[in-house]
Amino acid sequence: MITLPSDSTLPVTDQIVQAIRTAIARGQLRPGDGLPPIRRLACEFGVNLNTIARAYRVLEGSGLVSAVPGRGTRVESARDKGGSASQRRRRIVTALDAILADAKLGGLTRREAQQLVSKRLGIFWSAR
Amino acid sequence: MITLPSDSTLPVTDQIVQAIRTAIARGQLRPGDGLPPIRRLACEFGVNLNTIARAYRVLEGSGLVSAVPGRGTRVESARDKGGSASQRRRRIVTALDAILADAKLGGLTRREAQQLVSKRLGIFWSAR
DNA sequence: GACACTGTATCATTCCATGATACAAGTATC
DNA sequence: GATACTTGTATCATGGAATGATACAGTGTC
Repeated sequence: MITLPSDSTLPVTDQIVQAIRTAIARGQLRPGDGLPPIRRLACEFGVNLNTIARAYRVLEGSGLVSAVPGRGTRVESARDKGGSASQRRRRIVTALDAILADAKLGGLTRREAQQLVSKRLGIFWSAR
Repeated sequence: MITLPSDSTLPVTDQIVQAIRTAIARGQLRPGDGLPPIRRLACEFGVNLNTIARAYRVLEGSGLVSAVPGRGTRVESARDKGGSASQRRRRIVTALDAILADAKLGGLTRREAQQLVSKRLGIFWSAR
């Protein structure tokens, strides 16, 4: 269900947050769905349970999931309640520019970049 | 010329690398152009000169710039020589998915996301 | 050669990500 | 309802990475 990019340099906590955010945005995890217990994920990924717990708490801070001891953690919403719209937009633009720079410096043509982007766009805003 | 996103959580070194990569990809810095001396940038950004030096060395590792003591650092190429094409593609897809997830969870519609992306795309692959 | 500029190298320090461990809250089973 | 088991939470320790302080080395100008 949840997998991490094998070669990422990001902190594991952030990778987990990111993976779950992506799954929710894609509709692979929907409101009401339960997330795996922190100990199970910790074992699967070979990290400490705190690392998973922290990731879950970050997600909780955005209002995406809610956790309750004894019951577990489940998806609460598919809307991020953290930060203002303008903050989010700045963040998106900065990150997007970094990617496009990477693509351009890697020799991708405009058409190739466009195709790549619209393919991923279709995955997130598909009809499913 | 070079500015950093004020609210980024990334290590400063990475932010500087990113800012310069973006400037090169956009054509704001072209092969032959000189980069500011590390001490000047360090002062501007309020960080240690080592931080800038490290950023420059990362860029040098990608073949984007070349530094020589006494003379300075200048843009060498607009092609990143680091990593394989497949590695780069995986990296791009992962980062792109993170952004699109962010956008979707933020409530952007497909059309809004498309418009935002094509606007930035135009900046990098414009006619200039 | 003296000086003012450039990047480089080395070591210290600070901070953050992760881990070890104990705690608390809910659920089930008897 | 007592016990055991599951869940998330809190606290402190630790290792490593990011940054800083300082000294060094190469290049140019006079």
